[in-house]
Amino acid sequence: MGHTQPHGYDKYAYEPFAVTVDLAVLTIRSGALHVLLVERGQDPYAGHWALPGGFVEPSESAETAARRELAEETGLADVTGLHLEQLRTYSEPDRDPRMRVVSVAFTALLPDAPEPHAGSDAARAGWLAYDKPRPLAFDHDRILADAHEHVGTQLELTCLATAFCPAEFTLGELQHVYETVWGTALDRPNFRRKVLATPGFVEPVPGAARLTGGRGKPAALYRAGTATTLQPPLLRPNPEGRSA
Amino acid sequence: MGHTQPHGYDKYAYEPFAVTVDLAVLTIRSGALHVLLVERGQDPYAGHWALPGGFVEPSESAETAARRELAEETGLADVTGLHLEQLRTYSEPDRDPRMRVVSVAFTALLPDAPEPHAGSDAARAGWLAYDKPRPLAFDHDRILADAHEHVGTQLELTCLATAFCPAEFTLGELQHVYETVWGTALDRPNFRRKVLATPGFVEPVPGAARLTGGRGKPAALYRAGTATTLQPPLLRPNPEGRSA
DNA sequence: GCTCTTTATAGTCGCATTGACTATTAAGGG
DNA sequence: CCCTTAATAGTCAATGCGACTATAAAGAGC
Repeated sequence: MGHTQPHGYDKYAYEPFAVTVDLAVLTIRSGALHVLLVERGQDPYAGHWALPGGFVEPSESAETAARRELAEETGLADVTGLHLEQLRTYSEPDRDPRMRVVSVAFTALLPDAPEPHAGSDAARAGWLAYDKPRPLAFDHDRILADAHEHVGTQLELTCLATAFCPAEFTLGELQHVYETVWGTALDRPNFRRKVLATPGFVEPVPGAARLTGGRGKPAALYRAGTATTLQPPLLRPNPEGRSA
Repeated sequence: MGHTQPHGYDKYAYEPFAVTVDLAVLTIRSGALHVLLVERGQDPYAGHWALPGGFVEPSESAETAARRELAEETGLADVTGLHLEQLRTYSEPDRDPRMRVVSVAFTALLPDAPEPHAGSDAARAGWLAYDKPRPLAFDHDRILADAHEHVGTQLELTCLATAFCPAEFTLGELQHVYETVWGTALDRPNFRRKVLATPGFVEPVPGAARLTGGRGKPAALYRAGTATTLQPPLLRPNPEGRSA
């Protein structure tokens, strides 16, 4: 990898780029937002935490590559309820010191958090608390911040919150998703009212109730409904800087 | 990593891609939504209309390339009030029959519509009514539809509508932006009330009024304010399929 | 047993937003 | 001088939602 000039490769009249995917995989563990990170085994940024990701292969779309990389690099294959969504593309010329890399970033939400095992390029892989592990390699701090903001906005507008929950969940657990991602407390009766008043957001599991860890009145169980958008939206209480 | 690459180009351990930008440039002309299109001069899709765009150069980010291509290919350089925003990236392996091309798509909104003049690759360039010119080349029909939906959603959530308007505009013109993009009629007094009740959306131009083409009571003029988000949002009356 | 704590669930009250209206004002056209 | 057209002002009821209070059902501790 010494030279910087292409030689004998004039099939294309354009400059070739490396195209990669980066994944901001979020979940809620022990009541806090966690992100899936891998420890880089080689330079640059050896020893730093980074978002999982890798090169897109010739026959793949970026979406396909994202699923493959997630499986390869962390062993999270065929996770039920994985919600994968394109975030945006990062293409600043100097974002990778080695070469020109354009990266398509994705957000992924997981209901539960099986412990990942490090794959090919990664020294380690694991769930880290969202606030902890900075700075990340490359521009991954920014990507992760963008992903967090995007998920926060999506919670306002869509039924995405169920993607953080297992197949059956209580309304308290659903509320905890909002509180964890937004970092604010919500009024429980009002949250209930809003969720139940939105057709297709959740549907009750007949006759089922769960003891929520022990204490307190057992909560009714719900499943994710068929609706995808929240109309009207469920706006977060603190209306400051949101996406454009 | 797969190595199907031809002749002596092993500088990279990955497959090189062409990276392009595609622009969905929208404006309102004669009261209807128009899109900036170029007629392709060469195969594939010679003679078809396509979104303007082109290859990202080695020293550019996709955003920079988008602005350059817009200027080069259509002569729309330094347009005042151009709002450029990344939409998403299209990376299906077969989206360009010639080769592997990953394209970062942008939406751009223009207040007025200077007539473009065709540039390098384009046989012609011009504003075409949004509904008319299908099918477009490549997967540009889908990109354009995604852009339209995205702009519609942004109108609900942000102050983006002013990007379609000249520096000074009437509330009737602003309302027309919403009606044109959404394809629905809005109640005029209610629209006024909502816009004026949102701090920073518009600010009045003191003592100015415009005869709106002649007939009717002269309308007060407004300028775009400093706010970027609409809180609470301005939801479109027909709540069906929206973005995820 | 009993109370205390915890959590879920039910319901109330008032304000703010919004949809559907009606009314008035100010221009141009015949 | 009345028409039409468009902007602006205002009314009224339904709904949504924030801030509450109240009740129900579980375990913990004694």
